[in-house]
Amino acid sequence: MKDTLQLLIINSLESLKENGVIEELPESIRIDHSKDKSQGDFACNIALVLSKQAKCTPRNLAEKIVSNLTVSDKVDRVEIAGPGFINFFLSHESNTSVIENIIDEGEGYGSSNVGNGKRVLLEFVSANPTGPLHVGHGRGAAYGATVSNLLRAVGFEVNNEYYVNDAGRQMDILATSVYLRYIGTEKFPDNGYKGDYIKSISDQLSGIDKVDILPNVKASSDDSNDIERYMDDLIVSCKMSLGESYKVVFDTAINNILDGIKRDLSGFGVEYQKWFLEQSLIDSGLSNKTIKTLQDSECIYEKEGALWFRTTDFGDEKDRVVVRENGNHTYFASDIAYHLEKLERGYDKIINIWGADHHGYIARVKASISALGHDPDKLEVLLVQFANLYRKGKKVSMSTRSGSFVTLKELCDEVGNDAARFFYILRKSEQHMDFDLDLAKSKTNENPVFYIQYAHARICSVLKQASEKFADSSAYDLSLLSNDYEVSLIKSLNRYKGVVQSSALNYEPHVLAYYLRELAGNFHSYYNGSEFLVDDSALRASRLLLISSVRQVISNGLKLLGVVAPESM
RNA sequence: GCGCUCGUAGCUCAAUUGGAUAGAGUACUCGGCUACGAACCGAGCGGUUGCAGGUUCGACUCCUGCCGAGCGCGCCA
Repeated sequence: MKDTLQLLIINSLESLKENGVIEELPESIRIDHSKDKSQGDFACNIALVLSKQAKCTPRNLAEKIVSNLTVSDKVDRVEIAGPGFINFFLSHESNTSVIENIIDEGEGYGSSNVGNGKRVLLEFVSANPTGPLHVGHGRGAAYGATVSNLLRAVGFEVNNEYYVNDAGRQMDILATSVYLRYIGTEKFPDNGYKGDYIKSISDQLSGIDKVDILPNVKASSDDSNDIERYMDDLIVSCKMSLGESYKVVFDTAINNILDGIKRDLSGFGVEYQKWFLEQSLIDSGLSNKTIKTLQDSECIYEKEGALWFRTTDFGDEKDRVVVRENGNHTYFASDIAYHLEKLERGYDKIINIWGADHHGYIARVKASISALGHDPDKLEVLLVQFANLYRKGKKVSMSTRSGSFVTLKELCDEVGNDAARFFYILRKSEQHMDFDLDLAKSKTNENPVFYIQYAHARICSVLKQASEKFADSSAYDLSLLSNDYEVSLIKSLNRYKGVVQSSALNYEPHVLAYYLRELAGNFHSYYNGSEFLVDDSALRASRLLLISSVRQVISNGLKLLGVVAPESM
C-alpha cells in the first residue's frame, strides 16, 4: 500500500517539476502510518521536505501536490493538516483486505524477502567456558536468537555461531581449579574459580594421582601484588606434576562446562549452527599464518620482545600486542584470525553481538579487517548493555571466579522461558536495564508476555466455542466491521509487516514486542466492548474472521520472539 | 584524564529513526463480571525529555559545552 501511495506522489511531483514548481525530485519519499486516526491511515511529509526548493510554504506546496494526485479507488480522501502533512484516508475495503491476506498466508504472514537471500553470520553469547551461563549472558542470548529469527523472517540466510575460547590462560586456571578441588586442598587461591560447579566436575575425575602441587610454587599467595603470578606458578606446577593426566583434567573441565552451556541455551530456545573452537585456529595454523601475512605487509613491528600490530594506521587509539614476550599469542591474535576466517567463508554481512564492556575492541578488530584487505563495514558490532540485577532492592554483584551469580537456568526455572525471553528483549539493547529478580519471580502475572498470551488464549477459546455452537458459515462481509474497536484493530493489523521489517533491519526486537502488546490491548478492548457470537451470521462470521487474523498475527509475532502462543493457560 | 553507551512521569521503559497534542506498564484514586476466560476493560492522577546554548518549517532524536551513571583505556580473556 505504501508503494501505491508513493507512486501517486511521485507522479504528482513529476508533473510539478514540468511546471517548474520544483527543481529536483527527492531521493526517497517517506510514507508513514499515521498515529492518530484523525490523521487518516498514512501520512506523507514530502511537502515539508521540499518547501525550501519550491520557495513556498509547506501547506501551499502540499495543496499543489494534492491537486495533481490521480484518483485511486483505494483512497477515499486526502487531507492537508498541521504544518503541511498530506494525510491519506484509505477506503474501508483496502484496509480490511489485510484480514484475508493474513488468513490466506497463515504462519507465513509477515515474512518477506527484503533480505534477498543475503548470507549473514551472527555470532552471539560466546561466553568463556569457565562456568555456567548467568543471567547477564541471558540478555545476549535472547537478543541474538530473536535478531536471528527476525532476519530470517525478512529473507536473510542466517547462521548462528558461538565462538568458544577454549585456549589460553583462563582455561588453565579452570583446569587447575578443578584439580585443586580434586585433591581437596585447604589453601584454595582467591583468584581460582570457586563456584560449586568446580567441585562437581572434580567429583567426576577418577584414577588420577592426588599430588599436592602447592609446595612447588615460588610466588607467595599472601602478596596481593603477586597473586596472578602465584596462579601462573600453580598452573605450571599442576602441568608438571600431572604430565599426561593434565589433559584429562583439562578436557573434563571444559567438556562439562561446554555441555552445560549447550544444554542451557538449547533449553532457552537458542540454537546454533556452529560452535567455533579457538583452539582450531591454532591447530590449523591459521593463527600463525595470519600473523605472518601481517608481518609480510609490514603491519607488525617488534618492541620490547613482543610483536605489535600497527592498528593505529587503521584508526585505533594505540597499537596492540599480538605475540607476547613469552611467545604466546594474545586473545586478539586469535580474534584477527577468526574474523579473517569468517570473511573468507563468504558472508555478505558479519554481525557480532558483544557485551558493552567489549566496545573497546571494535576499533582494533575493524583495523585488522582493513589491514588484511577486507571491507571493515562488513562487520557490524551490536553492543548489549549490562543488566543490573536487583534482589530485595539491592544490586547483586556477579563474578564467575568468585562463584557468586544467578545462572540463566535458575532464572528460567523460576520465571519460565517465555517471561525470561520476553523480558530480556523488551528493552532496547543499548539501554541499561534493571532486572528485578523479585519482580520477575513474585509478580509474573504482571509481565506483559502473559497479557499477550492471554489474548491469544482468549481468541482460541472463542473460536472453539463458535465452532461448537454454530455450523460453518463462510458468508462473511468485511464491510460490517466498522465500529471503533474494529477500525483500530484493523489499523494495527496493517502495521504488522512493516513492524517486522523495521524490527529486523534495525536489530530492534523490542519494537515487535511493543507492537504485540498494543495489538493484544486492542483486542482486549474489543473483547470487552463487542460480542462476537451474535445471532447475525454474517456479522458473526466477519468478527470471527477478524479475531482469527489477530490470533494468527499474535502467534506469528510471538514465535519470532521465541515465546509460546498457548491455546489455553 | 581520554574514549564508548546512556540520562524521558514516583518506579521500569517506549516514542514510526528529524515530524503533528511525548506514550505504555506499574503505583495511587474511582467504576465495570447472569455475554464469548476479570491473567481483562473504562476513567482519573502523574512531564521544563539532566542543565545551557546552537542547527531548521519542526529537536526526546542532530552539533557544542557542562552535570550525573555504567563500561572500557594490560604483553588478561
